[in-house]
Amino acid sequence: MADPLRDDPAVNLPATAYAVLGLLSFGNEVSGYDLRKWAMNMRYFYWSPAQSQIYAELRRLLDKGLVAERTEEQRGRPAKRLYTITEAGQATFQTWLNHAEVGPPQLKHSVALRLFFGHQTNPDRLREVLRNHVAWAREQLAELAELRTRLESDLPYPAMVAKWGESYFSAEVAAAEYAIKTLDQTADSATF
Amino acid sequence: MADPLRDDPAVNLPATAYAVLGLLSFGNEVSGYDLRKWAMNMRYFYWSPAQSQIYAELRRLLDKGLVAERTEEQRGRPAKRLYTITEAGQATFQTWLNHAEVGPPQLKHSVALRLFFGHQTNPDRLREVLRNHVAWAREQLAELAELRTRLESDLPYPAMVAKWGESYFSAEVAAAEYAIKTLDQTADSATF
DNA sequence: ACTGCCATGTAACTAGTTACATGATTGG
DNA sequence: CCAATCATGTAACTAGTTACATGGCAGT
Repeated sequence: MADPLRDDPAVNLPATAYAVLGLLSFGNEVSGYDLRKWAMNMRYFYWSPAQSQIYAELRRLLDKGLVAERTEEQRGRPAKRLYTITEAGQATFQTWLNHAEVGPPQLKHSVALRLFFGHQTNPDRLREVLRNHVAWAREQLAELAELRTRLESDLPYPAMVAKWGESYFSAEVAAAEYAIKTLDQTADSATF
Repeated sequence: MADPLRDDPAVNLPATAYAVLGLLSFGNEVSGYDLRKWAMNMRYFYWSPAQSQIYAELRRLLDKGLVAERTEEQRGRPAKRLYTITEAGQATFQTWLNHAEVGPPQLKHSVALRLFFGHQTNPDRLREVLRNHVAWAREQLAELAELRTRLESDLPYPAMVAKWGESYFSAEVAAAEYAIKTLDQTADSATF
């Protein structure tokens, strides 16, 4: 078979598992709760899994010996479970990074989907949707720029990804604005 | 509740169902097989569901009376099932288009994910991944440009989305190339 | 002769979501 | 005093995937 990794049960984990493993690969001992917040920093280019999913992945990784768990009792709240990556976990993660096939990015663009089916609605609704999208993309852009400056000193690779994200959201703004303009023009020509 | 549509069982369908309904809203009578090919044209901005999923959605939509089925017997192969959208289907689809909340686009960018965890691999591997991504994005760009010229006469909205896609892939090329450059520079500075 | 297209379908599985439950602590 | 944060967990569900099965027909 073209991809032997796919059949290796030690390596063939879901994407979320690798994301979790990757976050742990920075070397910190973190809880599921911490991880969820970390994962939120990745939402710009990788959707954030549900909280319950993160806990589920941690259990799976623990099962496979890719992470180690240490429990810390607390008063008045559930015991904190702190995770660190194991040697095996590091190895698995690196194997994946270095050798696993890299699929194309997957996009589920609900705004573009609406535009695609524009013939079933009216230009005003489309403009509204597009304007909202522009506003949202600008927000993301600002957040990312801020995030990047914080990352730049310590975390060069995440900073590079933040930069990438800025490029992406700029393109979103431009594309949506262009679509609005096109919409306006066709409306104009219709009045003649 | 803020979103009454969410609780309306006639309207709260999965995204794939709306995509299928939307494709049918162009008015053609098509088979599941045809639909799959149509859906592939949307892959640039909306991931293509598995074939089995499309058939499943069609059954669901039939159940709800949003599409009508006509069977055409064939020799030597399974009977062809042809679907058309019903009045109820049109209404449901338009309600969704006009009133359902539009979520943010969801991205699962496996290339950016690799770059994010760059500290666990080596620049050469990253460069390889990035170069592949650039090549792939250029291909998509060419395909989309070609697709758009075909759409422009008859299908203005899909053509607009194709244009959007071109903007997206251009940004991908630029971002990935910029990342490569950054990688090169840090490598240079490391030799000092 | 072989590849790819046509055309559907099912079974088994996995990934992922939503919603709920608990309850102290901290900050405005 | 209220909201947000900390911190986990479970149950029920849905969406979606992979892999397989069938088999004729058209084109190179």
